Amino acid sequence: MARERREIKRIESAAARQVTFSKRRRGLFKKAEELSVLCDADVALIVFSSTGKLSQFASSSMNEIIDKYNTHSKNLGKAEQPSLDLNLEHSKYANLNEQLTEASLRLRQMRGEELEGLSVDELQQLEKNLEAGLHRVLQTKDQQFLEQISELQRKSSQLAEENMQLRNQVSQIPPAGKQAVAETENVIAEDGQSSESVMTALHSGSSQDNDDGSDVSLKLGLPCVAWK
Amino acid sequence: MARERREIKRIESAAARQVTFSKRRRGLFKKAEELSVLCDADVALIVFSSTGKLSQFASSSMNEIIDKYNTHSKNLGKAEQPSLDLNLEHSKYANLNEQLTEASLRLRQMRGEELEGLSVDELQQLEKNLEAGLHRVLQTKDQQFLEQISELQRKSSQLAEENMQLRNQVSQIPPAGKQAVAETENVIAEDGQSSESVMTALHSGSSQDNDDGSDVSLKLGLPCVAWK
DNA sequence: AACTATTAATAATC
DNA sequence: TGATTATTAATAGTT
Repeated sequence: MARERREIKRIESAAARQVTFSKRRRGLFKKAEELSVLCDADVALIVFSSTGKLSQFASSSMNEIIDKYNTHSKNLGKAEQPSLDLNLEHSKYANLNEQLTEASLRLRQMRGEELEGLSVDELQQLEKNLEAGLHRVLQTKDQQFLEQISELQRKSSQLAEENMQLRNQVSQIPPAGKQAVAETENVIAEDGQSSESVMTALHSGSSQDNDDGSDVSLKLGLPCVAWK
Repeated sequence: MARERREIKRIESAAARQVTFSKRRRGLFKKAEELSVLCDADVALIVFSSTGKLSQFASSSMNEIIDKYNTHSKNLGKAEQPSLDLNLEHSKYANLNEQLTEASLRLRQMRGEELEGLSVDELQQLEKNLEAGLHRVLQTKDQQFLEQISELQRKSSQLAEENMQLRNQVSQIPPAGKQAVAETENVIAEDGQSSESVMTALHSGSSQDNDDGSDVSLKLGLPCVAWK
């Protein structure tokens, strides 16, 4: 319908494309309207130019036709985009909302809030997550605790051994007179001092531990909240 | 374009109308496709015949184009419900997405991941949150540790006391063989090296520090830094 | 549907 | 863009 036949493929020249677009768009809309009038058809035509500009024609109401189209598509089991899209969007939205609510709750729980409704398993999981996040701090801290305990155990063993030794010595003492017994009682009365000596004994092995160990014990002391 | 020009008005004859509809519809769809191809336009064409039969063409996806149309319509301030709703849904959706992304990132960071981009302040805040969130867990754990330590201390004190008692008994033993004396002196010598501070600290902590406890965990954590 | 005389659309050009 | 025009494409009426 023109000086030359034009191959139906994208027009590379933006200017030529724009010109052709204007002409053909007008013709298309005219044909659309004619069809709707001549044949009593309901026609909707939506055109977006390559620049994004919208042109539209609807023999009745665009929304009405689109609704009708959606209904038709649904009934035919076709992939009706509007309704399907809306459904998808909705489910996505709902899903996102769920995820966000969940994430927010988890964050609050990681901050120690809203732990009431959690099951034991959930609490364990939460603890696990928190522990993973604070892993390095906990490792260091636990290490200190364990070292402290280990040292105390070592000293205890040492004392127990010494004690055993002394006990053997005592058992070898020839039956003593009353004086001896009295002295023994005195010793008991002086318990306060004896405990200090024990302390000293405990320390003997930890002269080096003082640098880091002393702090540890101090720190250890603080948690005593539970002791109440 | 024909033997005669046809006036553009509804064709009364159903048969003639149907024939014209078929011919013109084909032409219209062809033109629509040509426009979309030649001019890189997005075209959607929906036609309902007078008998209610649906024909459609969409250069891309019908739903996509309709969504686009709705969005456009909204932007123009038209009172189209679909597009307005869609836009609102979209912004809500985008907003939700942002929030979820944010929450997810925070959760990952609380698990110790993706900490690279955080500023010092942010890291400190994160640490603070983690510590607060793990407070109860730490308290419980610390409590157990302290109970172990306390028990060990108790036993140590008991052993030390017993030790002192035995030592006193030994000291009252009439001069025995060299072996016995030597062993005793050895024990004493070790005691001298032990430091009192550890024991004292442990002891004071068990009696006075009970009330605090909360700060303990923090203090304990600090020494870790120095170790590295 | 196919044919074809006509009209309508439009590509190239201004 | 709009107008012009040479051509092609669409299609009304007919078969």
